Formats: sequence, C-alpha cells, structure tokens
Amino acid sequence: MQKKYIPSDIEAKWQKIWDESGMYTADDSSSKPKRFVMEMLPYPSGASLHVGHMLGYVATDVYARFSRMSGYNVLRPVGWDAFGLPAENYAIKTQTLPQESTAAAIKASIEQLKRTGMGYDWAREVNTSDPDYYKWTQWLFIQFYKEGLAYKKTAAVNWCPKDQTVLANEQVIDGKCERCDTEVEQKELEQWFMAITKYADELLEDLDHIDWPASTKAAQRNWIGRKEGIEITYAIDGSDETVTVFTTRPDTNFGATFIAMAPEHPLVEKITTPENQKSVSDYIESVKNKTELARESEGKDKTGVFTGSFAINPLNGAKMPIWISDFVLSGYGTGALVGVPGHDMRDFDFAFKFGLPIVRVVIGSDGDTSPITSAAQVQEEEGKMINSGFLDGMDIHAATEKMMDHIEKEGYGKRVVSYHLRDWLISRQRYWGAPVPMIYCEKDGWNPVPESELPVLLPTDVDFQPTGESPITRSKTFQEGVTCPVCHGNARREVDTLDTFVDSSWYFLRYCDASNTKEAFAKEKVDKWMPVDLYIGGDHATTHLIFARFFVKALRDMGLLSFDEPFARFFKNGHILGEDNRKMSKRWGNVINPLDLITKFGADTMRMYEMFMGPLEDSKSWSTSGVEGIYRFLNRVWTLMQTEATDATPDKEALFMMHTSIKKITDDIEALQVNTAVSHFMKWYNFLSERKHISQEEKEIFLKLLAPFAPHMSEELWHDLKGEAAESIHKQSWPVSDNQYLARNEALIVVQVNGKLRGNLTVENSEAGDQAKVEALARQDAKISSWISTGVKKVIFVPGKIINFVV
RNA sequence: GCCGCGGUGGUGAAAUGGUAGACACGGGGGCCUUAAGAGCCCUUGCCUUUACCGGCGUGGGGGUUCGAGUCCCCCCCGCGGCACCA
Repeated sequence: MQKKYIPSDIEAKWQKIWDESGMYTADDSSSKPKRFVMEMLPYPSGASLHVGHMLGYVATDVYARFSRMSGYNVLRPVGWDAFGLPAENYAIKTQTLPQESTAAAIKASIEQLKRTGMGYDWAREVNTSDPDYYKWTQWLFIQFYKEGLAYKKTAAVNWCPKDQTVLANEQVIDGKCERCDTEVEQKELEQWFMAITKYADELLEDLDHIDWPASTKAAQRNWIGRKEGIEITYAIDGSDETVTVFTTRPDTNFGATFIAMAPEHPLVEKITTPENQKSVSDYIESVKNKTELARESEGKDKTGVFTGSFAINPLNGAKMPIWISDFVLSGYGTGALVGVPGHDMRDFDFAFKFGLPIVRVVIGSDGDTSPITSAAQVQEEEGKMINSGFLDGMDIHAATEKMMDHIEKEGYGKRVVSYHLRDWLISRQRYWGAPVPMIYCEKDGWNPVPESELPVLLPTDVDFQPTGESPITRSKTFQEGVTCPVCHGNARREVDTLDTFVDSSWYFLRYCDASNTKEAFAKEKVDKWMPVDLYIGGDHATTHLIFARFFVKALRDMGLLSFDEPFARFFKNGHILGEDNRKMSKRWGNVINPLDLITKFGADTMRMYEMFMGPLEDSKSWSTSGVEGIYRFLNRVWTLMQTEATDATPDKEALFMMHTSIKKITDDIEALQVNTAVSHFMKWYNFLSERKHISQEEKEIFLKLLAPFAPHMSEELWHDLKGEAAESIHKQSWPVSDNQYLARNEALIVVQVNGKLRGNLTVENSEAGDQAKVEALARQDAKISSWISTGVKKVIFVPGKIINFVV
C-alpha cells in the first residue's frame, strides 16, 4: 500500500519531535570543529514575514543542516531586532504599545519560522528590546564612553522633520530619511557619537582579509572614502589669523585665485570685514533655511558671499579673496578649500559666476593654451604644467608629489589623509530604544550610570508621540531620585535613546553566551564561536555591516575579545519580487505569505523552490507555476522512494551517478550555489526513474543529500526505509564521494574541425589518452573524413576530451 | 562623474578556455479518461528543410587562440553604492 505525500500530515509531526529532541542545540564544550552560521536577525514590525524574507533564512538553514551532518558543531541562533522606528511608528498608527505590537510580531514570526522547518537553537534566542539584552547594550556603551569612543558634541546633524529625530549619515539616502523619505534638515544639536573614524584605516585594510561580495566591499571602501592630500595654511592679509585648506591636487596651486569656506566655518566671524558684515550674516541665515537636498541640487548655480579678507598664496604672493559658500562642506577636510577655477569644474562655476580670475596652469592633450573662458576648457584629470614656476613641463601627477614636497619643506603645509567616513551619530529623540545610560550634573558634567544600576529601564509612563524631544522627557518616573554618580548631588538622566544599529552591532556576540547574567558575554565563549563562519543577509554595507565591524575592533582593543572581524564570510542574498515583478507589498496585493504556501504545498516545497529559483545573490520574481513544478518533483521523489528497492549493489553507471551527485551537491552547498544543487537532484531523479529500479543504498544517499533542503519529507521517507525507531536523518553523516566511482570505462571524445563540432567518438578509457589511436578512429569516421579531405595542417589533442583538426 | 556587478531561448537559468542553452517553467503534440484534473510519453534557440545535412547564434565592434559566453581592448545598455568630498 503506497502512502500519499500529504505535507501537512508529516511536517508538524517532525517539527515537534525535532524540537523536543534538542538536536539543534549548539554544544559549548564539543571538541568537534565549530561552525557559526546565521542570518541577519529579523525585524519584527507590524507586517509579518513574507516568502522573500525566507530566502536567506532557508539558505542559512540548508547550510547549517549540511554542516551539522558533515560533522561540525553548529551554532545556528535566532533573534529579534525588536527596537526601532518602524515598530514604534506601527504602534502609534495602530494605537498599541510597541512592547505589545512587537511581542505579537515576534510570536507570528516564530510560527512562520517553525513551520518552515528552521533548525534554530532556541535557547539562545535574543530580543534586543528585552532589558536582559539592552542592559548589556548600555554596559557596552559605557565601555565605549570610558575609552573615549563614545562622546557627546554639538554638531550640524541630520534631522528628519517627520520622524522628529536625528539620523546618522548612514541613514540619509539622497538627502532623505531612509525610513519615511522626508527631506532631511540640518540642525545644530548636542548629540552622542561613536568614534568609528578612529578605525577608518583598519576598516579599510581588513576588507582584504574577509570573504565578502565585491559589491559590499566596494560600497564600504567608497563610504570610508580615504584620500591622501595636503593641508595648506595661508596667512590672511592684515590679520594674525590663518586659514587652512585641504586639497588632493596642490599641483595646480599657481592657478589658485580664491579661498572658499563653509558658512559654518569658525573663522567666518573673525575675518569678515565690517562693510561685509551684513551680507555675510544674511547669507548664512539663508543657507540655514535650506534643506540638505536644496543645497546639493544647486549644482552649477553656486551661491556665495565675499568676507572682505584675502589670503596670501606664498607661491606667487597673489592675494586670494576669501569667500563663503555652501558648496563647501563643513564636515569634509578643513571646511575650507583653495579655488583653482582653471582646473576644477566646481571652482570654475564659482569663479565664473562671481567674476573671479581664472588662470591656466595645465595644458591637456588637446594642446589648448588659450585663456580658460568656458567650462569645456577646464582640464581636470590629465596634462602638463605651465605657468607654474618649478613645475613647468611636468605631468600633473608627478607635479602633485613635487608640490607637496615643496610645501612641506617650506613649512606651510603638511600631508594628511582625509576620509568621507564621519563619526556615527547614535542618539535618537524617540521612545522605542535603549536609553543612553548617562547622567548629567551641573557640577560634574556627564558621567555613566554606575554599572550596578543597569539596566536603565525604558519608562512605560510615556506618551510616545514624536514631538522633537525624546518622549522619555515626559515620564514622571524616569528622573526620580537620580543623583550624580560623582558628587551624589541632584542630577538628570539622558533622555535620548540609542540607535537600533547599536543593538545589532553586537547581537552575534550575545548568541555565543545568550543567558549570561553576569556579563555581556564570556570572552572564552565568544572566542570559541566567533567569527561567524557564514552570515547571510541583505545589503547593509554602509550601516549594520560597517558598524558591527567597528564594534568588534573596538571591543578587541578593550580586551573583551580576541579576533578582528565579526563575519569571516558574508553572503548577500537577493530579493524576491512579486509575481508582477514589483516589490512584495500590501499596496500591490502581491505578497505571498509563507503560511499560505505551506498549507497548500508544504514547507519542503517552499524551501526547495526558493533554493531553485536562481542564484541566491540575484533578485528574482515569484512564480506560482515554478512552485508547482517543485511540488510535482517532490511528489515524484516520494513515489520513487515508495518503489521496492533492489538488494543488489548499484551497477557502475548507478554508482557513477550517485557519487557524481554526492560531489556536485556537496560542492554546490558549500559554495551556496543552491540552485544547481537542486537541479542536480532532478537530474539524478530522472536517471533513476528511467532505469525503473533503485537500490537501498541509492535511496539512503538520495535522502541524506535531500535532508537539508526538504527536512520533513526526507525524515519521513528515512523512517519508512529504516524503521520507526531509526535515528533522525538529520543526525546521519553526510555522504562522501569516492573518486574510484567517478572514473568511467569509456570516454567521449569530441571531434572538431577548425574548432567546430563535427562529431564524437566513444573510446575505451585506456585509449582515450592515445592520440594516434583516437586520431586514426576519427579519420576513419566517414563524416569526419569528408570535412578533412582537403588536408590536415595540424591536430590538437586534449587527452580524454577533444581532438581538433585544423585544415 | 567615480566605484562595483551584470547583459545567454518565450521565462527562471546552466556551462574548470574544449559538444552553448544542463535543470526547470511555459508552449505544441500524444496516451489515459464519458469529460475535466492528475499522471505518463514525445517535442520545443533561430533560419532553411517533409526529413537528413547545413547555416546562424551568448548586447555591439575589434583582438588573442587550433578553439572564446568565458581572456584582452573599445563602445552601448541595465542594476547597485558614493557624489558640490576639494
């Protein structure tokens, strides 16, 4: 009597048994080699997970199951990135508490993940909004503070007027808030920062030592934006003040005709002459009211105002007027630049608009030596120096070095390295996050909350509507009885909360020691499990992935751990789009809920289909008929496994196919080329089904290889095969391919004429490397001989593979 | 503009410099069935052809090679990151 494949009959049953068996529990004391395999932790806001989220999770699960069967001690944890704006906004919209809506979202997600058959070690579950977790987030913040890596300063920061909070640079996309797409404003505010720039060079260099996608590494390199240049200090005519600029191209400085400073530059006030006072302050006022986006979109239409002061160019004694313009960024370099309008487009636009002199100091390959009067003549990237004294005739790049040497020798400048990377702004004026654990006292300033008093609990007596100041300000209890840790006088707590990226910068460390109540994590446990051997997730190159790297390096320098990088291998999974090629969203009605799919086809079909869709790193659209195809395939496998197995050992062809399959599927999983692994199952199935007989051994190996992909079905069939009392298939050893079966008796030799396929020969393996023999056989072939009748000039022979006649 | 990744049938896609299109989806035809569905079998890059044979074919143009989807040069297009960064 053949059983029918009814996924719902078997999946819940096995999930329960696996859960109770504890077979996914990672062993802290095992002597087996470890593998730490994880996906980016889910973000439980209002909407539940859709099939797109599952892509990376399933891939991680396949890899973890494969690793476990391959003899590794596997750590595969799960957690919740539970704090944060979307969850808070969702709570406001639905008039619930974020505590409640988040808990509900987590509950729903757990069901989805469990019913997908994920093999997590639930004992290590982490929830970043749990006081038992954020206690240690706060503790870590204090350690950063003690090291001088967390500090408070007043700076121009990004402000989202809709979400009513500051944002990190990394959260501003094209001048807009990454969450709500509102144009970001600049505000001068006192905020907490993390000194990630101290690690800029190491963050850059260590990219060479980690196995990450080229695009992610490139994005981080761009973001760090290391540039070698020089800071030049100019005297200001008739003043004791000096102005320092940063430039990467001092070679053109004989052509410098003005200085431009950011409106925020501290020198502005001091050097503005009385008659320019009004126009300067008017300009600064007008700039303040512009959004960042408006400032950027000005492009060629530069704005600016003259301060009335001049800087002296020591190269030629030229008096360079000092202007203020908002195209100069206060945060980059020194916040001031030297304008060389002949050889920089932006400087040209500025000088052209305000009638400043333009001097040619470079001749490009066009040979033009005439005065520069149009943008087309601006020579930026190549050429030879002219009108530049000791640099004349030199290539611009050599001249750059020579000029830097000159300036350093003359003592008015120094080579420096400049970065695009800014310190990370971590305080937020919102409710749903970990309170910054700091106390302010008039007398002693800022001091950390004593560690014995952690966690600083998020108060619940709060109306958390965003107003621009932290909602915690409105709590009646939060400031009760707060005293200064130094003088014990009256004091107040910091009311801002930490950016959620702080929470997610160390959660992988907590996974290593999730229930530790004495420490954030024990060093020896973290050192045992870390670094993460495989990390799968979305492309958060310039946010989470750079913050986590910074955290690990900083914690290493504090002696809390002893490795350099958190994620030895990172794999970026693509997105799954709706069947209509649009992003899955309620708005388009194209969302596929995993539970609906599981109900209809089973978790194994969903898993297998997602692995089969295409390369894991590519984005691709959902296809219902594709799902059905996989469902049909699993049904065929089910039927095949119901057929009576022969006792005979597999014949040579069957062994060849079996060992080829072991090798192919093993290599593909290791490389995460899961789509071709699945297609190989189909190939092997097609082979077995054509032969109409299958041995016990083939069944066993097939099921073992299938287990990571279709854990429920393979487990059920495994027990059909081995008896009810048999040990779980997921505890079996991964099959190993044996090279002796990969050799075949016969070889197929492709025959080409002038590189074009004209036929093929099947020869005994022993003769496949014998050119004379193969050549003779090929020449005898009637079809071939007609192609080479005009005479053979040359024969190329690749033993066992190809013979090519050149005629 | 700079950096990175891509471009292969109707579709998703395979191919250590060595038979391009594996494996699927979809399509066409057939078997089974009163019928539908399921299942099974055949077929399916394009052109020519009843068929065979052949020709063409991996964004475009050059090159290296006995042989190029794959390597090199130039160009076009798409996606992603950065961007008034001095």
